[in-house]
Amino acid sequence: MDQVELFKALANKARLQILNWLKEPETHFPDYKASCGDNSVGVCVGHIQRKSGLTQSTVSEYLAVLQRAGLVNATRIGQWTYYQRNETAIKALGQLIATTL
Amino acid sequence: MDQVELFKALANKARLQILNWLKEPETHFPDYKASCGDNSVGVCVGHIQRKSGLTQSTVSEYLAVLQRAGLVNATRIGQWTYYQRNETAIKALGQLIATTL
DNA sequence: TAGGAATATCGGGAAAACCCGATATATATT
DNA sequence: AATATATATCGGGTTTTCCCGATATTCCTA
Repeated sequence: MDQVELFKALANKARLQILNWLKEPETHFPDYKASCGDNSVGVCVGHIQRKSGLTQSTVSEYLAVLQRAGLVNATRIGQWTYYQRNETAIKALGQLIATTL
Repeated sequence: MDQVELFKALANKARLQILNWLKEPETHFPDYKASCGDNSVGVCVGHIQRKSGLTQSTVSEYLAVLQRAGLVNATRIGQWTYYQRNETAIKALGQLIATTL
């Protein structure tokens, strides 16, 4: 993964916010299981969008940015796309910075 | 320190390069002690500028960006400004990412 | 104190990011 | 097949970043 792209993805308030929300979905998205049958696959775009206050297109794009950077994983189920944090990648990034940077 | 500003500072190829060079000055700047009497204060702007191939103004600005983000420390001695990595801040950032992000 | 050398700041054109509304695509329902 | 819903993509105005040349500032030396 390109380091510059990784840092660019993180260099945005809204995207950092989203990443933080996804740490504890049940806390930040009280009804996130409701419309989405399965749990453990993450949070769907609509929930993130409504909480963020940004438009649907913007949130969709931002999630794509985070995914391209490897910071989140996407799972499409039916008409929903669920996003969850890629904890492995995030921890690896912490290591990378503390060592390689 | 603002996280967004921190990541913005890192979201640039040249600045990442400079940070990397400053990890081992004696390796990347063979003659970095020559024109600068004291060692251990870092590398002066001119050396970084010549190695980077960017203009003087650009490198000066980039170093200021890194400094504002807390990633490097600057020391002015005579007509030279020496820059060195802030290892403490960088390690702290690694921790921050692995935990808080 | 005049001139030179190192660095910082200023002004700006070009490129990228931001974030939107409109539209397209994919899936589910009837 | 037609409609509705969730998400993705497109086009674009606005802001920010990139990186430059020109100029200003700081410090040293003759």
